[in-house]
Amino acid sequence: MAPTPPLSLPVSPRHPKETVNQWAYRSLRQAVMVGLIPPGRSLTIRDVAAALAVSTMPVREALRRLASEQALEVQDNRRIQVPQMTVAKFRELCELRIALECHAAERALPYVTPARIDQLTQIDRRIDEAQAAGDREGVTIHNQDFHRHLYEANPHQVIMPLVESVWLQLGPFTRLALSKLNDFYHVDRHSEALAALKKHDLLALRIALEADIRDGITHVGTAELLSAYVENAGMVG
Amino acid sequence: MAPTPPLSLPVSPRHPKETVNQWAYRSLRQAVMVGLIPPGRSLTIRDVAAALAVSTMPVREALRRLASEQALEVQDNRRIQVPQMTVAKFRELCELRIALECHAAERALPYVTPARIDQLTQIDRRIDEAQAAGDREGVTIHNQDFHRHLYEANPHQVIMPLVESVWLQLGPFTRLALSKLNDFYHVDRHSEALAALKKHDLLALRIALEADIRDGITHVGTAELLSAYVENAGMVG
DNA sequence: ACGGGTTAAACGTGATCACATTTTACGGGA
DNA sequence: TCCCGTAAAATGTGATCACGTTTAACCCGT
Repeated sequence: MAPTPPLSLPVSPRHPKETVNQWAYRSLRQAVMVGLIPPGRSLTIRDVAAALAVSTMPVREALRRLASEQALEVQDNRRIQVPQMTVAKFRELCELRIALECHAAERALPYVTPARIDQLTQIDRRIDEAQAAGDREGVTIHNQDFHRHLYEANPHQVIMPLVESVWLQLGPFTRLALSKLNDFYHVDRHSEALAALKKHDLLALRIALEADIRDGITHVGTAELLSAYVENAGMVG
Repeated sequence: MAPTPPLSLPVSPRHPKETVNQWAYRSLRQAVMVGLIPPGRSLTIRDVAAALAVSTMPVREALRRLASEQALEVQDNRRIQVPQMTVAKFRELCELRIALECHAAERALPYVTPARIDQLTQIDRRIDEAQAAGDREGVTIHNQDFHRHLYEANPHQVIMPLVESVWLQLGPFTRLALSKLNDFYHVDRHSEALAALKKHDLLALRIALEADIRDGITHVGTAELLSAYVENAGMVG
């Protein structure tokens, strides 16, 4: 077996006023979210620090934070890796996402203003543009923006951090769903959600959201695709 | 106004094989959970490190982790404190807890065995004993054990970390609910839940759980108690 | 050629130090 | 007496180092 490659991370430019810690966290998070780090690949603090050209300290804090958000997994208190995915776990995460986000939408609905609906419509347009351009990462980002912007209509925000954690756990594997999704015609669930928002129709909103999430995700669980990827990833470590 | 007291933390004994980091995290978490650190009280890394008689490094990692779990709040990138509670936020957390835990129970139900029901019954007995002994902290701990042990029947666990985060955010304020609760006769929702488990009756389980959570929590939200505490705590900082 | 034991490299952890930024305290001017 | 500006103390951040443990490599014996 070939020795593990030296771990190259895409270094996004560091924002001004951003601490090294935040930058390392952001970089690693992004890498995990888009599936750049294969599950089972063991990360060492020193390696990541070298890849980012910083000292070990900010890196280990970033790694630990991601671990506490379930994005990474500390194996036996030694190795750190992206958790392995199983079909059952994937299903659990999918159902959790639906329950959590439907609840978030319900709690946000009373605070949704016409102005926010306009903003959501704009974001939805950006999703379509990215989809048309074949920009999968853009689709993911804008799709998350759409959901986030809906739930954050609620000014007493407590749910989003949990939602983000679930997104992070599903992240490495949703990229697959999107690639599959492009092949099919796919009804625009966001339009349905927007219509429900305009009518303040909670039930219709829940239905649209659940369908949207299932569209983006469940195909993977039912298809042989995930299994293949899971097994493949399992061999990488 | 009196100068802020020098922050004394109850130092639980350090487990063998436990890193300083883990110990600091556990100590701080416990302190937050039982409401020992008043909301608004600003914590400094050096102070906590001094109180625990360790260096600053493990402490800042513990603090950051608690912040990422929403147990603490980094104010303007300088001050760290237990977040202030508002009535609206409290309600959001309560509703979130219900939604999350009912979902967790639903996903766990198919895996609940008679053996586990027995264990749950034993834990429930311990709750009653603590209640009879007036041991509020014991009640809290065993109550959490009960819920955790139910949800963890599901072997593909992804929900508990989120539940723990919500518990942690409610923790500093539930102690009030319990003190109030002792004054009233209070139907044993856990018995109802156990009965529902034995019948594999999902709906009854959800109803019992929701009632249990509301019993333990919502009284605070409706009573003037929380408001009083919130305002009081707001003046502490 | 294969396996086990020894040794060296690698790693996580935690302490200490230096530096930049922020907060606090003090004192002078209106 | 009340601001406000300046200086000193305090704080977070990040780098470096030392130590104990774990992992990996290597060599010798069979």
